Amino acid sequence: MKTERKPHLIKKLADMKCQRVDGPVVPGMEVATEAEHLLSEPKSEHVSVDRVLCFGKENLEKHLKMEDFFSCALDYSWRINCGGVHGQGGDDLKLEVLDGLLDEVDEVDDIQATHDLSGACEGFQLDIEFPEKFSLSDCAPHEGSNLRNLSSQSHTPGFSGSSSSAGGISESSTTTVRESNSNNGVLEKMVSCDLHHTFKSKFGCQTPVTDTICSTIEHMQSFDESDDDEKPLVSFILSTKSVKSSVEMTKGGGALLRQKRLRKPTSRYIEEFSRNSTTSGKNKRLKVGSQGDLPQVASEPQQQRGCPKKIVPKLELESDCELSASESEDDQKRSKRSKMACDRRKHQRMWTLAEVIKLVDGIAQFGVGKWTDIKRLLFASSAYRTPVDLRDKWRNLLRSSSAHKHNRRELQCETKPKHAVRPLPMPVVCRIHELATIHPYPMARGPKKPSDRHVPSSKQPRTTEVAPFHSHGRNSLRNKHH
DNA sequence: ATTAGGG
DNA sequence: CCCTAAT
Repeated sequence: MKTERKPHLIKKLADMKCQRVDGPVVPGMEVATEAEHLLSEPKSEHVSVDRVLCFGKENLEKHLKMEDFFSCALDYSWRINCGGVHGQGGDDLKLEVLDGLLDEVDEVDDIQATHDLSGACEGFQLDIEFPEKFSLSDCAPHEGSNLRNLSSQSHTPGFSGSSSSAGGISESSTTTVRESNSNNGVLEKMVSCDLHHTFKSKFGCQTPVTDTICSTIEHMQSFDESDDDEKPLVSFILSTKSVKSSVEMTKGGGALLRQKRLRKPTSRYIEEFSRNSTTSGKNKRLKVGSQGDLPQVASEPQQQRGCPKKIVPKLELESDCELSASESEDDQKRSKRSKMACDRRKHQRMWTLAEVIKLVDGIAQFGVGKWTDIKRLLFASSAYRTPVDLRDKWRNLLRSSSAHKHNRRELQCETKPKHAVRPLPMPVVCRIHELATIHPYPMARGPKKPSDRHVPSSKQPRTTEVAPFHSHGRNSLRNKHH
């Protein structure tokens, strides 16, 4: 993997550069000033900024501040794409959240389209000025359910998946970075140029870019697990997205005017969108995949969702998209690419505690087979989470809950240092258990084997609301003999 | 169109 | 999560 990554990057970068060659490269003074400003004053002073800057400093001393700045920006991008350079849970979590948020974009599509990107861009500038207010001013057609559960949903420590996979991912990420580091001579040069140019020509607000991202992430983190409060997040997404779109525009459109660049992206965006929906009208999820286009460079060489690691965030997906985006020159190629790579896999969204609870609630109300109902009533606000997802989640919950019961006292000794795979609060687990016993869930029964010895009376007690009978006799006679 | 089950 | 088979 390592070896593959490097060439990848270089190639991409080279591509980018090529496309950009024709354009005039005018390092404006304003830019320099702003960049300097940013550097000297880590306004958002979030870890991210700090680290990024530090990272750049190490190898860029000999370069101008400008280059520093852009390199940093790139690095930052990488961080986002690669799933975090740092192995700490915090960062991972952050990234996950970011991913999730980006994911959300698809839900906001209409809105965004309606409002036009120009609006979004302005909004994103505003964000910088009033980061604390989310400045929905421009791009928030949503009723203000602003900071609703912000705090009510205590940061869930992360779910079973996140904790265990954190290590793996961070590891690979680190590797990646190190490599890019060694190649800095080349990469940096190109990157600086390209980014520099891109930003320069695209935005009048280069500085804000980084800044925005930082603050955005910051906020995202705060929102973190909030589940149906996607609305407030929208604004950030929009702002971030607008940036991305614009950048991509630069690549593809090339000769577009500066002034209209803010709006033009829309067309391309729409194009992408429509193409997508046409191609995969059936799969709503896919929409996300092709839309999520990050201007940054990615390194992950595709991992396939079947990957053992539980967390296989959209890094890949984004990288794919990015790839296709950079090659936007040949439509053929691109469409093929996007079709091929971008198409499948929906982003992996972490299940929040709230969601789990809701799910359990729903199951309690409607019964175990009624995924669509549950989805409609309890997850209406979340476009992701298809009924199937709900079912899957339930399945997992069952498994984990049974594991809880089983491991409870037995395997405590084997708890490895980072084996905190159990963020599920007791009450929830209990409920799951109840439901599990109440509802006959065929598949879970097999491997679970709690029914072997003593489970005679568990079903009968509360069959009132759970509607134990389904049209499909799947439950009762589930013999798997194809 | 939904659901179950497997990967 | 994604895909396929069965309803």
